[in-house]
Amino acid sequence: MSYTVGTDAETAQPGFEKPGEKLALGVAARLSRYLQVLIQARKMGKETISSQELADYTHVNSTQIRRDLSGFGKFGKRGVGYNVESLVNQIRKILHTSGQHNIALFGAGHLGTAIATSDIFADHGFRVVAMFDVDQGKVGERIGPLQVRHNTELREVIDEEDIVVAVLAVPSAAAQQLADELVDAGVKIIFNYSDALLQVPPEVTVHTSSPAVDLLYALYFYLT
Amino acid sequence: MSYTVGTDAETAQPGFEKPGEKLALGVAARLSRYLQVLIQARKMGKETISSQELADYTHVNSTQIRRDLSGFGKFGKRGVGYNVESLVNQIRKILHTSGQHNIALFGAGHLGTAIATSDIFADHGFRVVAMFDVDQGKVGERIGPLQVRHNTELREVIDEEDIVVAVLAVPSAAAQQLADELVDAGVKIIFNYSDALLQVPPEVTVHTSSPAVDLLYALYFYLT
DNA sequence: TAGATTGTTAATCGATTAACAATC
DNA sequence: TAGATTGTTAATCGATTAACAATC
Repeated sequence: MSYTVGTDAETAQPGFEKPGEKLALGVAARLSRYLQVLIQARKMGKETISSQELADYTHVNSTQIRRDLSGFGKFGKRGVGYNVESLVNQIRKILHTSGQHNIALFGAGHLGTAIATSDIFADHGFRVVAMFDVDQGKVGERIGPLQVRHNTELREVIDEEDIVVAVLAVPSAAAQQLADELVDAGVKIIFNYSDALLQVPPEVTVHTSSPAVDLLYALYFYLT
Repeated sequence: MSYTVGTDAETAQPGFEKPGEKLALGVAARLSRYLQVLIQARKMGKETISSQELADYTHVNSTQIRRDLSGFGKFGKRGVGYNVESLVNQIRKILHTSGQHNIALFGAGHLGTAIATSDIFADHGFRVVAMFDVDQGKVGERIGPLQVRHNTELREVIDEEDIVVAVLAVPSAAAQQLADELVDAGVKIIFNYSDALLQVPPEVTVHTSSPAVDLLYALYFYLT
């Protein structure tokens, strides 16, 4: 849909990615999944991992994994596998996500609280720096390391903390209006936990979490 | 990875799916996503929807959508689009998920409570019929329409209610042991909200929810 | 009719897989 | 050496896209 601006947009050599060139959608998605497994494997004290083990956890074919990785360099050791720690760093470099990213969380209900007190985002370099709610009864409350603020402060915080990502754990009915305010405040990525179909301008990406979709899919292959 | 047992496993005619034949992985995944948007569109009172509108919400190319659907019949009306209600039913038929499916939910913390009180599963024909926790302080508590039971009752409930799907909203440290018990009790699909890497036999499917992976992916395309 | 949108074709590109030499 | 696993090739299959006739 969108292309690299300027430099180096000629056809890429097959099987070899030029630095500075945008990855294919599929490759980027798969690398993100490898990263998740690697980070968890590292947590468990694993030092090396084979393409086959990665395949078992990600449901991606092991040849595909080796192929994806070998496009960027020879990261593995034959007969041994990949060093977990170094592969984490390599993939982070490829995905340009080595740094920390600040995110804002909306909704201090059960879901918002669950997100704020878990480390699912922190493990991947995302830091929840602010939490908002519209309920004055919740504003000021401390949840994990954060103090709940009122939505009216959102623009200020987004500017100050340089926030690009917003996570929405609010009721469906409130989601579109909040999305409009966020777009207006300069947020570029909205992670939507409600089931609302959000309308946003083309430069903003909405990702809607749909556990039921994943379940339907898994169930289909169980039923057939 | 697995194939249809018995009947009708010859090569499929391109662009035409024989009933009783297993869908390609990609088609099944995409149909599930169309379904989610359709169900939400129906909720909003929309009667027809075009392939272009579906494309905007699912990020799947509109030609691809028309192609996917036309493989099963002529569901649309030229110049008008697809009837939302009838397309929901058609896709449900194709995915064999027209009926109700019972699921069991584990963990009565913030996340478990959020899931139990939301309708994200109910809208798609999944009914949470039981909720479990290991904390005796929570057992007996009423959450939404459910009363929390102790994990020791899981086998009994799974047998009685014919449960194939378990949703895990428990701490990572507890996930593997619980997964083992569930596999033993006959559960076939485990939806894992913890970040643990679960080991299960090949006949069981684990789906691990990874919001951070989705964020990393979205962020990559924002950063480049 | 005029406008919109489906259904379908054809051409291209990326994903998948088996196989195996290279090498740790 | 023997065993394991990577890196890479080649062949096949499915996804993507543009284009457009059919038709509501």
